[in-house]
Amino acid sequence: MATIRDVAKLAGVSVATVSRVLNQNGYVNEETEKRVRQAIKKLNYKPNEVARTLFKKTSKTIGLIVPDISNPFFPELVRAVEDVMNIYDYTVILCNSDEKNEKEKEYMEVLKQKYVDGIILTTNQLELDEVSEINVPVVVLDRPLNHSFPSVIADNYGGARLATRHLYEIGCRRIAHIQGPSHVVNAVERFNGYRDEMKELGLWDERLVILGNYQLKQAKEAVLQALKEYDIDGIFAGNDAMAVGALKAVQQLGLRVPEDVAIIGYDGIPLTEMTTPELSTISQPIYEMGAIAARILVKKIEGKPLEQIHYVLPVELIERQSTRKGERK
Amino acid sequence: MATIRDVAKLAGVSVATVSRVLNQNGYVNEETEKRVRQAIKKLNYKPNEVARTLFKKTSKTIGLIVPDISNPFFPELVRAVEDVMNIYDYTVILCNSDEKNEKEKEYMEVLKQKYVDGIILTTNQLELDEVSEINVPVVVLDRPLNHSFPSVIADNYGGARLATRHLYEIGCRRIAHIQGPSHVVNAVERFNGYRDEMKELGLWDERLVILGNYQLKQAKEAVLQALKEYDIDGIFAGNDAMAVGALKAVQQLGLRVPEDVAIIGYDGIPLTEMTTPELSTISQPIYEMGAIAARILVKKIEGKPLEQIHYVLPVELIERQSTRKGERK
DNA sequence: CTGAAAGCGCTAACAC
DNA sequence: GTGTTAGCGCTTTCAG
Repeated sequence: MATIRDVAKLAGVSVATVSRVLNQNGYVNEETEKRVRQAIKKLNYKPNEVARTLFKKTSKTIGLIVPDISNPFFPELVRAVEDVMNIYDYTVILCNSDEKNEKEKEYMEVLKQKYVDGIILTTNQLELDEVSEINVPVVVLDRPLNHSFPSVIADNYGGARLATRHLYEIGCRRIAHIQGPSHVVNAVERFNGYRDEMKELGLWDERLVILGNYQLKQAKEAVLQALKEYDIDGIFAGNDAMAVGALKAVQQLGLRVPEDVAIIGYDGIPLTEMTTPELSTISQPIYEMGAIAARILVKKIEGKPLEQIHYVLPVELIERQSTRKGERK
Repeated sequence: MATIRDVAKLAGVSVATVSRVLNQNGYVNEETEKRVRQAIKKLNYKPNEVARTLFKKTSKTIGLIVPDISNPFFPELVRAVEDVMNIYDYTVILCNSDEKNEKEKEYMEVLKQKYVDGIILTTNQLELDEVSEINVPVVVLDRPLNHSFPSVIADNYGGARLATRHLYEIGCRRIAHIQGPSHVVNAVERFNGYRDEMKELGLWDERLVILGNYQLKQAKEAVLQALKEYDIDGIFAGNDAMAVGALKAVQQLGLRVPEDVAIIGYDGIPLTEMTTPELSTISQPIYEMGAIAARILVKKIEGKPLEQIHYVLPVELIERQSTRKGERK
């Protein structure tokens, strides 16, 4: 690998001059510049980013901490972040935290030691004492975190009300909710939306709340159980995987979807189009969330002002067969 | 952020000594060491990885280039790589190439400039002239590439024969194949396996080959078309997404799976358990592939010898409802 | 056992 | 316009 000194030598100039043409800063004679460029080309010289980083304290790299990339909600989010960062010549270090505060902390530390320019974080908690130590731009993604950090989330509460209301409107009255893990903030917000809507509709009954832990299998088992114990004609699942679990449970008991039990999921991942019947869902603008978070981070890194700190993106009801009105009795 | 000089000053020793205790290299007085450790703790000193990298030319970072993380085959692979690299204290830069040679090249360049210690690559082609320029350990993953690089792939050819034979054994005789993109090596290998098996069974008919481009929707349309034109009683899809497409097409035409048409996919992604009926598939050991690739890379980085250069992992037939023998007429 | 000094490859004053 | 120099924070000879 050629260094800047090699280039300087070949071009017969000082390294400073080479640096100047490289960074287009300062004046340099046209002729000289030409010679330098030739030397660069001839040696196929590429500046050493590490040396540059050491000096400038900026690495053109960001950290992206997600709970688990193999959870089907995250790949699209990650892809969006990578796409946008790539435009701005940033590279993305991917970290899986498994929702564990400890792993998050460790990664944050490692990322800081690598001089990352910023971090995009999908987390539920961030202990306050740590926060103060963070001197790297941070953007919080997907999870509402009441901090001063910029954040990009979708309207979980509103989406949940929308889903619940939709089931009501197609005629459901005994509407169950499969709730995600209570330590995940947006699972709680979705529950809150469901509860408030149900109360407003005068349908609230806490026995209709089922725990599914965001997992297909757990949701399936829980729904199997619940269907035997209670009369249920609609299910709002806290995420799409659990909606599939519900679908399987309902079908296993020989009931029809949506005729006997209507089902709606949450997230809008591609999976919902692959089931039979296809699942209605509350679709989050996943790609957009990631893209906006990335753009905000770039602005923060570049020290530009943000027009907005907290983004709450709207969600959208996607009606598919699992809640098709005409198909209900 | 404290530097090593701060620590040295506080402990009343030279930076060399601090470096020695940090890297446990060279001898240092027990007392002195204690003082140094105290100073480190007091200042909460963490060595600057960038400076270290500049000197040692090793960054404890690797690059992972995949076609597209939002393709459901890759998240698990990526997760496996990250998990293993994390054990060895490496960090992973994720790159999406969209199967484009140009993007791959660019990323390789950027990664090298960042002094990554190695690269894991999922690609079909690698032009020879580039290869020679690469002076970073590389491991090729998921795609057979006839190069000297170590590689980890699954037995695509064998898996395809297995799938085809399975359909035959449950009674199918007009077995169609939905083929993936012809520029993706393992799609071609799967086709080859299908063709050879069909020929051996004396069932080969090139009109039974359908193009699906690895996409659900394209596969669905193509199957819809094919089912109208030809007599087909079994479908072997080149990946799971296309199997779902086939399933949808068959169901849309009012045919039953597996009674009228049996379907088997390829890959074994979680999705296959979510459809109704659940899809049979050839399951690849995805996580293991990623994990092995990562371990190999670490060995190469550490300069240790590899017991094996080219890994071809076995695949497994997963029989589910979509090819359930008892359910066929 | 420990310190001084050089240098990884680059950039940014500061002179000329 | 261009070169000289110091230094980013660390590690490693080389002396002592």
